[in-house]
Amino acid sequence: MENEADAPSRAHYHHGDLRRALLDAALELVSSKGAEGFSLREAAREVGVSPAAAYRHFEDKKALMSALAMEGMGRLALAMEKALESVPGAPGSAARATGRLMAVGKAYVDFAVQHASDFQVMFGPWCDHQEPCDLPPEAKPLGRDPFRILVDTLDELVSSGAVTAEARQGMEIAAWSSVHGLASLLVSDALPLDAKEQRLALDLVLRIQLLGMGCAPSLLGLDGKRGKADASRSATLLANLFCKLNSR
Amino acid sequence: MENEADAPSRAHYHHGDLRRALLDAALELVSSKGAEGFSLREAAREVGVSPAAAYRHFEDKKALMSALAMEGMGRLALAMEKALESVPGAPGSAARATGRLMAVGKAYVDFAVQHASDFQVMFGPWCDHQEPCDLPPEAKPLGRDPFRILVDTLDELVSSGAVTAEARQGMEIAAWSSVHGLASLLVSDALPLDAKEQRLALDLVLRIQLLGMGCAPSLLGLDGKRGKADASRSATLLANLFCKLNSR
DNA sequence: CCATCAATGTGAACGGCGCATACATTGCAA
DNA sequence: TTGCAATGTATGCGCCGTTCACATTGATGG
Repeated sequence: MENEADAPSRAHYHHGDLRRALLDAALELVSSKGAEGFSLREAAREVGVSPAAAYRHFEDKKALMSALAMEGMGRLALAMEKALESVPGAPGSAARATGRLMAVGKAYVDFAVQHASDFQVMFGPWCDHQEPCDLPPEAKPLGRDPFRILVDTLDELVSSGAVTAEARQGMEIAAWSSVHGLASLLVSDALPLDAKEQRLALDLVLRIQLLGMGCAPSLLGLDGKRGKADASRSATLLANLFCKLNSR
Repeated sequence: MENEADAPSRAHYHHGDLRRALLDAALELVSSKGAEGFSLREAAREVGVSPAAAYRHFEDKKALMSALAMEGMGRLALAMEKALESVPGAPGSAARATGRLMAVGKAYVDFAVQHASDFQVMFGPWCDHQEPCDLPPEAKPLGRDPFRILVDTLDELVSSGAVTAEARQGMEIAAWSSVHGLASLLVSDALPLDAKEQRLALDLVLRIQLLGMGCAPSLLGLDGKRGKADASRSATLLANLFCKLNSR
């Protein structure tokens, strides 16, 4: 169904790259039917191979899920790198550095929401976070995993002068927690926000983070009229939340 | 194995409260073997009843998990209420209000770490977060779910004067995200911290949060010598993290 | 050029699972 | 007492993960 002439073998036995095909099928199945409902047999069926064949390439189901999770981490890293690239501003400027932190945060949350099942696999009881993640080819040359990207982006805040080196200490944990928490709550539907509300919530979370790091409010557009506008948008967000909370 | 004389029936048929017994067995099994490995049949076996009997009390496995999740939410609410009670300070004072926010945050993270599997069930693909949660008897009179407790605790910050009403807007989302994010990362072992590091990380996250809300640094013990001590502790935390990051 | 062999896929089987259906037992209420 | 709704049992279906013996293949070396 995939390769008929280019693979070394032409018909049945000796699939070109069964491992890859299984991972692709698994990705699609997990995306469409959720992580819980995924079955190794169904992935094998999809690829057109017997269930036992999968065991020539993965020790067990958990190993397949783990490989899937590592590739997910790689795709997340790529999404973050791409988001970083497209941030405007003078290199080395404080405005650009804060913009880049906002961008990686947005990329993280967007990835979680758009690939919710992948995200659950990546942070579920499968993935072993001690192993290196599996970067896609486009992200290979840079060789940064998501956490490394966050660390580097925080360092830029210091070198650009947006925050002091002292205030930066430990911020990988605080920033990661905030953004990961928002992403998790959205994915688990504990915080049922629509796309617009998600954007506002992320803005809020990241601004709190930067303010807490001692970043100048003027860098975040929080003085004058912009500040007032933000406050009223937050109020709208809150009103919606309370409505949902009380209606249950 | 549980009731032999006090239940209305004495021997086999008509278990006293099978629903309760199944939920208790499920809680224990999920705690000991993880949420993924849990099976309805095993819970029935544990209680000493046929597998099909469970379907007289739960529509399907998902319904049982959902009930378990709701009870977990109730236990979390109780833990937060208890943590709130034991915070000292003059009622209405800003110091007490900030202490109470720190306390609920600590209770949240501690619950997640100590009942990791429950926590996964509560925020996994089971629990329907639109339904009211199932409070244990001790928490019934107050009738507050975890989110409500957070909202009320944030309101205390305003009424005590620790933060302005304007700065408070939307903070339920930001505060919940931070704390939930830290809890999730710890539970999924993406952030492998020991107990002491967890405490420091939580302090950091909550302080950032309060600072971002415009809370006076003096309220958080961040001026003078205390500030320096915190900075050096954070540095230790960071050094450990980088060690772990680089060793892989 | 062909024998050999490691790699890779197949088929059948095992026990466990979620769930449905038909049936048995019980307590209660008319 | 009798009938009935509630509650538990027995059995069976199809799917699952996993294993093991066996089949097929492409590459290697005599």
